[in-house]
Amino acid sequence: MALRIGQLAEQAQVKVETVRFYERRGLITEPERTPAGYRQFPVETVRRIRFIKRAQDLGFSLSEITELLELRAHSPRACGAVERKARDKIVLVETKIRELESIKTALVTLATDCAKRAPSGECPILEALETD
Amino acid sequence: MALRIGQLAEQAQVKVETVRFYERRGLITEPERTPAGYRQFPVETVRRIRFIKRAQDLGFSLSEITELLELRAHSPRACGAVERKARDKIVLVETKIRELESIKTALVTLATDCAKRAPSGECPILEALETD
DNA sequence: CTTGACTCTGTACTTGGGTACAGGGTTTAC
DNA sequence: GTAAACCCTGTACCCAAGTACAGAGTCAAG
Repeated sequence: MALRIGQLAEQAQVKVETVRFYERRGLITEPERTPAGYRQFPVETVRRIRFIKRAQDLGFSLSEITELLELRAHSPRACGAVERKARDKIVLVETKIRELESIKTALVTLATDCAKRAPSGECPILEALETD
Repeated sequence: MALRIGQLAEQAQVKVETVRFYERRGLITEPERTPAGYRQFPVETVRRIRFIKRAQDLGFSLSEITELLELRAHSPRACGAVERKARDKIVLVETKIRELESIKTALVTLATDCAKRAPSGECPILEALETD
């Protein structure tokens, strides 16, 4: 039933070093050891690492994921707090999207001006970056 | 006419350490020195640092900015190459925006489910993160 | 009984863009 | 003439999320 670190890593789709790193960071609890010192992970750890990876894909940092895991540990009905964290994250994501949209607009303007230039002219991108 | 590092930093709106950092990175050329070893920057350096800062705001990394500056140094008509870099960057920005949009959709779904839950139920966000 | 695959600890390195000292020297204003 | 404010170099540190490596021990197959 118990998994060695290599088996866990394979099943959870991460590297062995990542598992040890997560253990150091406290994201997974310290496992039992064999007499020789080999880690013996319970199978649930696979789910826990998958949880971490999915939360990362949603833009949560490892510190935020630690909080999420603690919420779950302290109460199975911590839903309100979790929802609040999700909504906070939505606001951040929206802000980031807006910033990127305006970056994109600026880049498109510059590239378009550039394409329209007189064949012998100066580069409007470099000029645009140089002036206020 | 020449500026000391503190004056340059003030006019370019960066910190003194940042100027020295840019010099180490080769983003600005090494300035003359006074007999005592103080840097004497030509006034154009203010424009150069502003260029760097604006390009950063547009999402270019310092290595990319180095390339842009080199293009300008090698030819005042490097416009085609610059436009190509800008268009590459647009593609990257668009990809990032799409990724964030799908993250946002996932988060909104989770938070909405959470708000709709039965008062005594489990947290759908945590459940969703735990299952495939 | 040895070879190869696995595991252990501990430490250092990576990338990016700086920031923060420590321990000096210089210049300027009063 | 002295104190504040500036400048110098060199080094180390910060964040995040790992990755890499050295040098050692363990385990299973043939």
